[in-house]
Amino acid sequence: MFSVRLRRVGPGEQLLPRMRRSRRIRRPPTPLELPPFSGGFRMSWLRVVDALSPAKSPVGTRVTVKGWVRTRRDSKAEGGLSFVAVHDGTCFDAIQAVVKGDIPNYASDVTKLTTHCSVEVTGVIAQTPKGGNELQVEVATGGEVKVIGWVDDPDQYPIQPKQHTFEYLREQAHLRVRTNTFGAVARMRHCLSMAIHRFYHERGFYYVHTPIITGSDCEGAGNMFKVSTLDMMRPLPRVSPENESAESKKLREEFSKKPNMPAWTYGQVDHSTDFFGKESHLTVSGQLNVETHCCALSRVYTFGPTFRAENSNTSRHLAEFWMIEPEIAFADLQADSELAEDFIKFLINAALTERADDMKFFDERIEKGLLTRLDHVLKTPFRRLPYTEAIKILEQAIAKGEKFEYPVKWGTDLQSEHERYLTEKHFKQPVILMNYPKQIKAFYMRLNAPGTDGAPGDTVAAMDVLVPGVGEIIGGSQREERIDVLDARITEMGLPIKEYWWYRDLRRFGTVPHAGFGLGFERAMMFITGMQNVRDVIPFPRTPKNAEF
RNA sequence: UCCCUGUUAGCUCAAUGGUAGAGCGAUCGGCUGUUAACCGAUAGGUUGUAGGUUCGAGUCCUACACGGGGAGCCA
Repeated sequence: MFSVRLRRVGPGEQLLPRMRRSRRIRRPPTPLELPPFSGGFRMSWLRVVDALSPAKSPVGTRVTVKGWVRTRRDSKAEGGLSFVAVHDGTCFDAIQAVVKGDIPNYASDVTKLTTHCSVEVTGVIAQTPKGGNELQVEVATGGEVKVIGWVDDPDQYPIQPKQHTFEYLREQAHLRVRTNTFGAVARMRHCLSMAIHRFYHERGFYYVHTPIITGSDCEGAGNMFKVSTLDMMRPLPRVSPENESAESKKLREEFSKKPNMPAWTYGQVDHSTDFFGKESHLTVSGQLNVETHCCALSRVYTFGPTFRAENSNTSRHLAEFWMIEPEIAFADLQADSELAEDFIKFLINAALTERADDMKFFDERIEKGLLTRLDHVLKTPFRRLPYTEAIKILEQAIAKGEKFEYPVKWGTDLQSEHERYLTEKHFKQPVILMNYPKQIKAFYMRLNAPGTDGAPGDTVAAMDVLVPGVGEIIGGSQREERIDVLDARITEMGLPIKEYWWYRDLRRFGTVPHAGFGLGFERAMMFITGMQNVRDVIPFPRTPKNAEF
């Protein structure tokens, strides 16, 4: 564990390794294991996660940790001592600092510490008297507790050392990450994000950055947020040519020349004067764009924010959420569903192996039996089921006395209650529903051969992955690669075919069967952590009437 | 957007139309190698906002705002 520091070499300067400054009997462990090409960035103190690791910090090691106070308990024994739990977010646990009363600032500082004061603690790693391998840091003569930042008024600090409701903490979104639950959620978001990139990278997928601003209104998934630099707030003449006076025409033309002024034609904003020269929106999906790269790079994926302007108030919907959209060339729906299943299982495995501490907490405090449930999901193949079969199962359930609010009928979309019945009651495992009636699905989904699954009507190669507790977590399909069939679908659905010129080009020039899906990242978070509300698995949730923070 | 439901101390919740309370947290003190610590005391309130009914409204009525659950839409 010989540690050197490489510096940038100036003119005439020699590159020399510099010895660590500290030469104690027991050398402190390397604070961070740094990869090659590391430069000046180095931290001289230890992360709590390393201080708690017997391998990195054996008993007797002198360490410095920096973090925030979670709790403080005092004792009068041995002439006074305090137990200060210090956490720095690097792992679920805090390390307990046992501070003896003989350090100089004990009475003045240590006994006044309250929740979330920031501190720098230097002491010696020791075993706790009770817990088996549990480590703590003992601060006695020679050790130090330096207060970096006080909590001015502990009574005013919104995060008290007690249970808070998630609803309350949502209003304190800037502070809630300091709690056990939201710290764990934040680490899980990171863990799963990295796992997503690793999963695709290892399988030869290329990461594509699809645009966030889109000029096409043809992505076909819900209401969109408008992007504009025009100042819609100022009063403007709204006229149509028939009744426009010479005076108002002049006024309108003058207005149009001012910066950020919307011009109006026929009572509507003329977007040719807008920043992009046309009406533009925030993306609702990267799929159409990522298909272009799929049809050149074979295996691609996007992972980015997505925006839906639905007035949707449920525990599973956000106006701004993150979505992963892989797209594979030369693939059909079966391959697509296998990718989806592998992907979800990979994420579960990553969570269980990389964040065992946080997952243990979710299992104990958020959803009892979470680990058992996920283990079951890992070990069981997903149930694949044609839509037509699902309808039959639901009809049989009704015949047996199951009560649904909405009727079950081939050709209509399944309601939430139907999906929940299938995945939570009937199969009790993730279910992949495939081959939906074409009239309830998007134009780009591939038309199946007549009579597929014995369906009474036309179906498309679409799939939804349903999981217990969350519902639809993935929506995907094989894409229509036949230009004539695609054109017919676009026309049939009354969509503006001209707008799809570049999408259609993919079918005109060397078309290939291809398929893909979209996984809602926050829904995956809910599924894997057991958190009940999508607003609690994203740092700053954006929902109707709420864009605070 | 629709249906249901809620809004009282810093937080979580009580309070027949008749004097606004508890637990936790905070502060102070006591006890203790503590760890959801424990014991005692103290402070803390224009009952979401605006109207209305009533001798009297936290409580009943209306509107609005915001939160939660469900539905639709979807990931």
